[in-house]
Amino acid sequence: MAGGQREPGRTVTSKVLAILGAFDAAHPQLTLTDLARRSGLPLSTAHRLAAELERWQALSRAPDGRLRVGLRLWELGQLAPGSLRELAHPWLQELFVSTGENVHLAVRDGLEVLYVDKVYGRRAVPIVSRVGGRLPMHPTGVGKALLAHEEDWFVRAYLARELERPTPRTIIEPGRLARELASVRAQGYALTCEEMTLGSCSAAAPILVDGRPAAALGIVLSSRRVRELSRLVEPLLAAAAGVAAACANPQ
Amino acid sequence: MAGGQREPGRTVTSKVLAILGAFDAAHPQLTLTDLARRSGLPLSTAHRLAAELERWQALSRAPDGRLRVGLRLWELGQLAPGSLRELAHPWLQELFVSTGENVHLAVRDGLEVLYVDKVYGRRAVPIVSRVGGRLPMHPTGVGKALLAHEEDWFVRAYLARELERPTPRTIIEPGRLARELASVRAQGYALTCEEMTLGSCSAAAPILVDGRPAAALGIVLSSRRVRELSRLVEPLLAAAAGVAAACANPQ
DNA sequence: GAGGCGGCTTCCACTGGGTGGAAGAATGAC
DNA sequence: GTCATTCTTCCACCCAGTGGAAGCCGCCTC
Repeated sequence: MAGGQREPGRTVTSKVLAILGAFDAAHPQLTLTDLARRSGLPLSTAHRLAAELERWQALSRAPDGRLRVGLRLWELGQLAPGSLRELAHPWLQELFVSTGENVHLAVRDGLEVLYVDKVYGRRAVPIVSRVGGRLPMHPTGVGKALLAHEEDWFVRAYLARELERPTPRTIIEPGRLARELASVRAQGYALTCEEMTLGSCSAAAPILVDGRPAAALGIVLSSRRVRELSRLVEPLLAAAAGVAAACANPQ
Repeated sequence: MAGGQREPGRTVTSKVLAILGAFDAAHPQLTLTDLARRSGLPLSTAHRLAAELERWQALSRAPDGRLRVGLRLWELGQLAPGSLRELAHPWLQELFVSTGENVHLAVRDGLEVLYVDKVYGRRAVPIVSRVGGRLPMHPTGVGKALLAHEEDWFVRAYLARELERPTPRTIIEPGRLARELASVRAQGYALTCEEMTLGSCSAAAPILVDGRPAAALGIVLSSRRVRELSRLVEPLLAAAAGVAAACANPQ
């Protein structure tokens, strides 16, 4: 009656991970049926595994009964390597206080930037990044700051692909982008204007530890205020240097 | 040769979760042997499962080869219900800017407070809380603010247990603690002085949504500066009210 | 209120992924 | 060199996992 039609070669662990992987920024909560479809598991299997995950609070239920990531996983996530974030936070804070603008910290992961911290005030601003979110490198300030200090082979590999173009102002021509990166490296910071989102522009500086780009610090504002960007470069560079120094010294 | 001595009645999922659960604030990185011992699994089983988790980046390796929670789990954790944190963050920010002190946000989970956000500057201060960390309720400002607005049966149950006493100044006598909670409820905020950590004192206000304590906002300073606490109560209450209003309005 | 529909829960006989002791490899301390 | 500790690999047995099917529940439509 049952059990015969199993998919061979698939571990239970991979199914558990498929369930967890079904959640992402665009799908933070799912019905059981969606969860089964997105994870590629039969409904009854998804049901059984999700129930056990829910019992452990790895998953929890939204008020409407849909499943979402549970508090326990959030807690666990806080144990992930975060020393950079902790060291950098006071500097983000200081930069925010002295400029009043949105400030964020990102690292490279694969071919994308991953935002690891963000400081923002009540002055509402269009959201361009989300802590835990990912964006491609070439249209973002932090991405360009990081890419400009990566090794040649990496940059070549990055440029060799077809690049996304989220707005008409995104630079995707390999030659032009390479020249842009050269100037970012020369001047020590990157500027963008509506390359990721229409309506916002940014400045970003890499945090270099032993010559390697460990992270990047970025500041974002409405593109109506582009002219103010240049005024923000100096405090931005100072904060980036502060974080770099904090990283170099163990204490 | 093998396989016969399995422990029956234990699911694979429970073993995967036991591996994840082996990590906590006191043990953020573990050798494989430690991991096996803490999760109660045979070494070879821990090895096999940990390897699969590592492949998915649910776990990663510290430079010294020990295992720790991976970036992917951190990312997942960011998808956990966090609207409260996001709504509240600008207010934490504002409170930090106007006072320059350490500010944090906590919710109740079970019989403990769970710290969900924290804003701090460069002025180094003794760490009393950690985002993702837990502390008992009765010795902390945020804990008392939350407990004071819980229902009677809950408070009675809380007080009925033997209470931890992290410092000699911690209040653990049920009668005295109950009176303390009554006054916290009456005045709308809680104060502590060296009840959790010698050397620090705090003020905290509950964030009441529909009369239920949804979270608490706390501010911590060195106990040499206790006298300044009273000056901070007003901005603290204003920020708490701001968060409460933001929670009440969907937008 | 009958009928249909979509999503959730339970059931159960078959079977291959999980198992863990043991042996072997790698590393480090003395 | 020896000894101790930790990590990795191996493999034959067998039970936890499996998933199709049937049943259930709430909701909408006619």
